[in-house]
Amino acid sequence: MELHEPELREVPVTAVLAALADDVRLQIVRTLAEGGEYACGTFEFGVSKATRSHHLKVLREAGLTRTRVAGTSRYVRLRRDELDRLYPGLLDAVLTTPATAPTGR
Amino acid sequence: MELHEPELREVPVTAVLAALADDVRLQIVRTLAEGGEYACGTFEFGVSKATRSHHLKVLREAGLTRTRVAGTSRYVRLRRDELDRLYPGLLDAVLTTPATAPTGR
DNA sequence: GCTGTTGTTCGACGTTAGTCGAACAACGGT
DNA sequence: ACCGTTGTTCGACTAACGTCGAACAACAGC
Repeated sequence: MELHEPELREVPVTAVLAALADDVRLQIVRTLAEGGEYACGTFEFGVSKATRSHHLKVLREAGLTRTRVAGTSRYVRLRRDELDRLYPGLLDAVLTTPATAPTGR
Repeated sequence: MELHEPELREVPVTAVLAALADDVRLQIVRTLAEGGEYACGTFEFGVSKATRSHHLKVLREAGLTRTRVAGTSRYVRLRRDELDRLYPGLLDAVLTTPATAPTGR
């Protein structure tokens, strides 16, 4: 099974931004930003596993994450270094923001 | 006519990112980033004026722009200082990227 | 070989977003 | 007063997105 993981510079900025412009995905990214690898099942943000799988796919195809297959599990990690190199400040800017949307919206 | 211009910190990050995650709006922001004010009509990016008006509204309501009414015209400018203060590196990261999407997509 | 676990894929559904033309509103000139 | 200019608003349409349950695939353990 070929994990489709594009080069970050091949991905349109708008796709990167769109990938980050979702609450569930942002929570995933926040978790990943703590460092290390996480199995997909780790992310329990009140969505079904189908939805979770979908979001992880969006992140992966936007060049934000790297996935390692091991047995029946898949371990995901943030491509932080590449991200910081190509878009310095982007991740930090997004991550240093209140976890929940400021206004309840 | 009340221009609805929210405080930047009242706007969810996801809304800011979503506002930037569109080609037309990104082109507008790129233009605005050159500094100064621009009348709405300045932005000719191959969309109708209805669509242009829509995009400017999205940018304004995401807290990205400030609009000054003068006669029949409206002058738009980037809220760069506030943006840089709340999301340091965000704008730079987004703007220092090739104008057109890397892959033709 | 079953069975359970872990994820992905496949419709399907409702919602939102981008787009347009047409109608409207506000202002400036003459 | 009448135009023309400049923008906004109003449906309407289509495409894309987030969501889910159900079916499927791959592996691990017994």
